[in-house]
Amino acid sequence: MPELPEVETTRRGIEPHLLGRRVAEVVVRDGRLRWPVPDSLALELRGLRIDAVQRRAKYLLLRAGDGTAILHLGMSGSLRILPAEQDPTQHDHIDIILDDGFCLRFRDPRRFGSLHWTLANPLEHKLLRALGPEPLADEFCGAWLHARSRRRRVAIKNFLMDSHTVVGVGNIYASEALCRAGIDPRRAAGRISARRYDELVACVRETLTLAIAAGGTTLRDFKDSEGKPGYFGQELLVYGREGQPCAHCEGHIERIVQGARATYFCRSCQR
DNA sequence: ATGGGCACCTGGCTGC
DNA sequence: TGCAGCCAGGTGCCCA
Repeated sequence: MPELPEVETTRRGIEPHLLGRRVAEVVVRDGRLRWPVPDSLALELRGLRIDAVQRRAKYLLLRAGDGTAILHLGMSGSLRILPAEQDPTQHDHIDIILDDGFCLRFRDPRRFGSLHWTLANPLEHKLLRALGPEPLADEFCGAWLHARSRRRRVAIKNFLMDSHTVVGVGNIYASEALCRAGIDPRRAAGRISARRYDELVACVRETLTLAIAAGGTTLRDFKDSEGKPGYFGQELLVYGREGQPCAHCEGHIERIVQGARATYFCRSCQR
């Protein structure tokens, strides 16, 4: 479910409910996530005031006391703000109960998500320290992509989804950004010009910015923190549109597989 | 270092 | 209606 726009939509949704609140209790019903949730997390978090709700890549960072909870939604995770007494449903694995009677409820059917606690700088955490630039930050630019891609034979779509290259560009938005940029997703990253990388950066930013403004993409079951769907799905140019006519030319959209993931593109206008 | 493939897990949809 | 098979938005890790 969540790519960067969905995670940012979630962050913006939960932030006003969490800032300044104290954690009354943490209930871990099922800590078997991608990595086991440590028993100590509930004890560490209890009583602390939440001072910031930040995002780095697709990780959400809840700053509390001297530490930080590092949360990832995986493929199917979601967060909602609910009255603490509301009965949990299947896959509602963790509640962070606040001092105002509400709770932050983490649901994740596939359990690919994760929750860590650290007292150190979270940006130096093993999971975060090697990540590339944020796609909406200035460090992410054509020159960066061009320099990093020299001699690389990997397909541009896989290069773009590599978190060392840039974070937050997942399977949907990689296809979308390459379509907007008119670049064939199979093209070797090392054989794309600096000028085309400038265009690609603009298209990545445009795609993500529009998706965030629309509240993310709902394909199957994405819901924001209030339980509402995102509306970017209606604006997807190629993703999930196999066989449909291309919006830019007379061609039609194809589905191929790259690195075991579906890629959608138009052969005639992406070169 | 690079690139490719797999695993983790559950649910929804399709087609027989 | 039942069920097998396929697919899914992430990403760390293992292997050649």
